[in-house]
Amino acid sequence: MNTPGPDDTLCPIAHSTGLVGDRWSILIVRELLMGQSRFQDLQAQTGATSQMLAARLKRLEADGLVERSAYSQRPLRHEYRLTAKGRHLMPVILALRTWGEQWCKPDGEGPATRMFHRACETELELDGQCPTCGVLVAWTEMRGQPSEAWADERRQRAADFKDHLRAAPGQPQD
Amino acid sequence: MNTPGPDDTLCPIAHSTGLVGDRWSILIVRELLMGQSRFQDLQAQTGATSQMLAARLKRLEADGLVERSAYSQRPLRHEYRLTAKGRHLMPVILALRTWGEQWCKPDGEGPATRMFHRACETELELDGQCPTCGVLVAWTEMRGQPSEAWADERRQRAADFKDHLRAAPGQPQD
DNA sequence: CAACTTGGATATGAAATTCATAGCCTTATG
DNA sequence: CATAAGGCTATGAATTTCATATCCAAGTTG
Repeated sequence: MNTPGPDDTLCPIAHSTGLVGDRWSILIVRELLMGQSRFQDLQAQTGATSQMLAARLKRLEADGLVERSAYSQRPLRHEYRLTAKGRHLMPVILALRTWGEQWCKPDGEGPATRMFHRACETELELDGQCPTCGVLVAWTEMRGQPSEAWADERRQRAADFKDHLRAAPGQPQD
Repeated sequence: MNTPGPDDTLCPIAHSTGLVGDRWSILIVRELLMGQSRFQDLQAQTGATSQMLAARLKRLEADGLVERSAYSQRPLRHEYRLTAKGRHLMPVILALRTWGEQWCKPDGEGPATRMFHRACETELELDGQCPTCGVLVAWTEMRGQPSEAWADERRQRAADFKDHLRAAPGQPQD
């Protein structure tokens, strides 16, 4: 009776949130945009459980945001990549980044990713202004560079996840 | 063990999604940005159940996105408004709008909300470009105008919700 | 002044989602 | 043949969300 639902409405925001209106989907898209493509890497960096990840990837694929392709035929392994539709979520991710940096960080500890204007290689303001050019830069004209600290954190996460895997499957301990 | 969690990370996107990484929060923020402020209006336009709405408003208030104030002392009634922190989610909402319009709409039926450049009153492209000025316009320089169809849909939703209320509380029928 | 309405919620139990943990399958490797 | 890597699926418990009903205080009606 309720739930106007993502489809019975003209509102584009309701449509969008119907597809990516949950924490996991957003984090998965973030990872794919950062260039990760393998199941385990996505799992390690998002912190999703394997079934959450599998379910979300399936839904993202069904919704046309993600494409699955085999990167190895012999043991048949797949990788996940964003489609054009998926890549165009970049502005959403960037907006969440800006807001998170401005309003959710404990103090001024510098952005996790520094963004640069491709045209002049100037580092951009959080809001996308280029101090050199004095314009708001489109996302297609930006280049991102993770800070050392953020890269370290991600490496750490990857390592922890490998350990976590090593601990679980076989025998719990002994 | 898993869940890097919104707080144990430098990633601003994880922080953001920790606060507004769910469908209802986003739709509620959308409504507040559109100027709605009363519980029932929020409920009617988002389609959330009253407890979802109450819970989310409470959380949004605790997180500093929303402020509650009494608009009537006598029967003590409250209204909800975005704080500066909440208002600055506009770019996220606009990005979701753009993406929804470009990738989720059935066909070209015109945007639900038309956006204009305050400076020149030109209608903006979906991506925020101003055809007249040739620049990407910042959200603070925009003005939105709901289409007639979208306004109608919202009026309809409000009316349906009133009916729905009238039907439920007393006796189902007879 | 009893009955009803309005705005803003809370209570309850059922249904759906998510979680932690464990296991499966295929191929390669020792 | 035992083990490992990579990518999932199964299971049952814990948590969240839902639909529906109810509550409460203050006006309004009659």
